[in-house]
Amino acid sequence: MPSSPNISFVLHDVARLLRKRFEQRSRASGLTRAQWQVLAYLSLHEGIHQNKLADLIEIVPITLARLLDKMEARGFVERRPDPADRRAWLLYLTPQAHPLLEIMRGNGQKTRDEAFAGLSSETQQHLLQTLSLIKSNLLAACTRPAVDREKVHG
Amino acid sequence: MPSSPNISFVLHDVARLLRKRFEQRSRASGLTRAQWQVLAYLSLHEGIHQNKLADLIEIVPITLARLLDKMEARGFVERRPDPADRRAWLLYLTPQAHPLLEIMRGNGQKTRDEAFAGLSSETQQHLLQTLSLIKSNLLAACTRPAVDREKVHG
DNA sequence: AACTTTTCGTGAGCATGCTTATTATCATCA
DNA sequence: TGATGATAATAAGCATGCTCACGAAAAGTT
Repeated sequence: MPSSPNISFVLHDVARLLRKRFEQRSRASGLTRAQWQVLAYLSLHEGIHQNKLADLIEIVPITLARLLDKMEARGFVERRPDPADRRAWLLYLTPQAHPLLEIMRGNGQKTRDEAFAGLSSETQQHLLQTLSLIKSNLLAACTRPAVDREKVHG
Repeated sequence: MPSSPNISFVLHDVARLLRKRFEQRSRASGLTRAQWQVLAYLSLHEGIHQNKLADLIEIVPITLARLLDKMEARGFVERRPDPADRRAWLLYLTPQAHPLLEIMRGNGQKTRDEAFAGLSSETQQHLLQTLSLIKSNLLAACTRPAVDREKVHG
């Protein structure tokens, strides 16, 4: 399996390298990739609840809660009590976060430019379509039980 | 950035979902994805040093060392002293590991079948080529310094 | 109104990746 | 041979993902 150039393996490699390159660029600004991601989504949904934001980012709420702890301590986000629900917080960016967003978008663009150099726009379009189809295949698959019983028993 | 169907984001999603589906299948057998990966690579390179195996898997040696600790404790791999180098170990699978390899290969195949359902073999070929090109772009990029100074200062 | 169920946020603890530092050993070279 | 530098494995500690569990509050039901 590792010997043949398996699509799944190359896919993982590409995802990992994209992350790595993005982190190389972002290190100078002192935020991690996960924290950037929170800022990016939050900038589009200020006033959101933690659970909803976690859903958008597709991480579990506790993971987001701990990211927010750090980012709040560093003054990039703000948790305000929800007047309509005493269990919940409303999330906002602080003013200090905005310049970082610009830097982040630039880093993302530069990373993509490097990654997709030499690919025609048709190829990029086709890639996006193919990946989207695979994603929906997998989303459907993940809701089905993973029955391995035939294999395990014999 | 998160709002538009950005190729990078979809790519991450697909990689994550492939992992997730594979882990759903593998849970029954009690090994994690990372441990499966070690078994798979090791099965092709028995007698290898830890550093070399870590290179193949593309993880840092300490990460592999801790995976091996667990797998050795569970009786799936064996560390034998290298007679030629008292610092090093030679890694071997135990007999109990072999049936797991078969199950793992089956799980991988089933996961890929689900993921790539509805894709023609030309499309799959094309996808593999495109991803390989992106990977080599990124490998090259990662060796270059990530100069963000223009952006940061101006 | 009282009971049950659901939801929001979080604590505890594990897995796996990383960086940095340490120890033991090997390899090289003067 | 003896000093110096490289290399194998590991330790310590952080980041980020997860599951499971729990308390507080809201929402739904009877």
